[in-house]
Amino acid sequence: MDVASAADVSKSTVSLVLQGSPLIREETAARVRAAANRLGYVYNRRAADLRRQSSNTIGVVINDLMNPFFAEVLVGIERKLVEADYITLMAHTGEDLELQEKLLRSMREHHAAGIILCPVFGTSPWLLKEVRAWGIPLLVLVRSLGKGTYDYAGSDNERGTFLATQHLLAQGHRQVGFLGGQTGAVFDDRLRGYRSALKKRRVKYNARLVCSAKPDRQGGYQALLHLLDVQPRPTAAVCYNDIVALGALAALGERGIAAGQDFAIIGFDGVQDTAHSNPPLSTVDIRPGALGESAAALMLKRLQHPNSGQLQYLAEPKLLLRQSG
Amino acid sequence: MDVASAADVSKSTVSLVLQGSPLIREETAARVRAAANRLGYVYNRRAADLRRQSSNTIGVVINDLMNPFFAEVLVGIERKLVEADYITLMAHTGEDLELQEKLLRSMREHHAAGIILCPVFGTSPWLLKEVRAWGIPLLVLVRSLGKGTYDYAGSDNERGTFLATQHLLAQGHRQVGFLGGQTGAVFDDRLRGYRSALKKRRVKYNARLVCSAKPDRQGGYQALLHLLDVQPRPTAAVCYNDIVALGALAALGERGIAAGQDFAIIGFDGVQDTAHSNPPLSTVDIRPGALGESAAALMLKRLQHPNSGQLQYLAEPKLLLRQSG
DNA sequence: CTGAAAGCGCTTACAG
DNA sequence: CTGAAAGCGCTTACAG
Repeated sequence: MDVASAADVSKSTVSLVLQGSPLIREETAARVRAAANRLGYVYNRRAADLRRQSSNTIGVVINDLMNPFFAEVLVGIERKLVEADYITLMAHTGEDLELQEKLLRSMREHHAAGIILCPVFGTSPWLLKEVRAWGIPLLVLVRSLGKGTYDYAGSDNERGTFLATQHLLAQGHRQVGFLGGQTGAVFDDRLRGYRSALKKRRVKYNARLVCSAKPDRQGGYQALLHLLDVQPRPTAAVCYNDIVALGALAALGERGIAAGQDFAIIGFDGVQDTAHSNPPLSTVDIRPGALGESAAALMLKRLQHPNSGQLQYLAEPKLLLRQSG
Repeated sequence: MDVASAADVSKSTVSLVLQGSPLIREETAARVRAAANRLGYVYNRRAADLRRQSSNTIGVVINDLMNPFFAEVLVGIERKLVEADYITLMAHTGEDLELQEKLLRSMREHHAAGIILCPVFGTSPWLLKEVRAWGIPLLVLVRSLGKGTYDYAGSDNERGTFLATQHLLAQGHRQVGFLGGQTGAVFDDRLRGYRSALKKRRVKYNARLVCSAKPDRQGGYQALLHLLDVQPRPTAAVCYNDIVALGALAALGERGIAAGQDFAIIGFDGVQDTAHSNPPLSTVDIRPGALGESAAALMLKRLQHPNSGQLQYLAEPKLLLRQSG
């Protein structure tokens, strides 16, 4: 540390000054700070972290950033983390199981203080156990996996689709489809919400009305086309998520069907794009940005209290009605 | 290093084995590896980096992840980086100048080996100089700033809007608007392309036809509404980027104007969303994912050759015609 | 082919 | 109030 000799003190003193310790006389501190500035000293956080066995890096592993929902969640996480003087080690799995493992291991080597993970479809709960065995706090995002007791941030999926379906039913629709998604707890829960709304209104569940598809625009597009072939022809659909709904809107447009008038569509997530789609999309809003911030907040809390019980955030879904339904 | 004693060798030997050095006899190496496995040894990359003064972390600073263009670019960058065994330190500025400075400094403290930056509007070229003075390689993404000689990855903006405008003109449109964007080199270049296509066809440039607005869906929506008030009424518009175009589509829908038939719209970027918008959007495709990968590749190259001349990637724009124009 | 020693840039008891 | 020393987990000359 050149600063030490320049200020004519020991390394220890410099370190103490930089940490703002009150132990050092103000005069000395000032001299040190001046020297540090003059020499363009830059703090080496890695060395410090190594010595004190700490880290202010959080790993965030996302499966699909192409989905604006996750982009908004990520932004929320990152914002909160930066606020707390943490920094984000970000990685994208693209639904690739092997890659996910590699990425997780890499984050470990890099000494992430914690990991926020939205697991790839088909992730073994065993993997989560392993990560925790590493001794690094894990928060599962959105896609809950088995009934582990890990920290979790997501939304009340069943309630969300329940609200959407209920609304459609109240509008008088009787042939209501369910579009997109294919597997995983999120899908199961959202489908369950749909079914329970049906049941409550005593509308019979019809499996042909649920059109499974990849949870993206393309999937939504195709799913809606399928749905249109069902007889009697459905008049509404609730969607697995917003991008599926957006894809469905495209399909309706192509068929010359006016969304909102001739056919009602409701999405799920409350992604910003929905405010200015054609037409503006009704959706179940779970506030993706806030979800991200909450996830980060939970992780921060966990870091503070490594041994407290399971932490959880469940976004309360709100029906956001616009043109499409 | 417990592994050393467990395998009954010195730390040096362990280190060498882990690096796959051929110096160590296979028998010894095997013993060391076995011990490492047994003890669940995990390599401490930070310690290694500290010692050898290296880093395999790249900082990526993005201004607006809400724009799917940047999400796709980021995914491209990250993929390429991971492939090369680097890891991504990601940060989001949200167009906040102060935050951008803080983030950059933070990446420095964390010893990023390089920084890929899409600068906030209004960033002083001086900031870029400073980062380079830090001795950390900088690659500017998309938004070129002044005529510094920094490494750069972006697209040929002027040519892109030229192609789009030319196409619209060839279709017979004479009142062609330019929608969205408000400042910066990207805006200037794209507007210039528009103007030069006009000029080539000897169509008079009309300032009332360029409707500046924030480069997002909302901005596009409003810009199109403005454009519709111009007399004689325009019949087409080229947009600053895809999300502006998507917003414009929403406005057209609201007014009951059929995009592609009654009014032509062309976007810019080639974001995936455009394939399934309502209607599918014609756009100037600059392949965001490939752009991201190229940016990362350039950074990797720079790290290899710190002193080679300026590195640059300029995406070749391709007109991608779909329903909307 | 392997080990002992020094050192990366910090922090933190421990003395004084 | 300040300094000397040890140590975080590695790597890398340097010996042998």
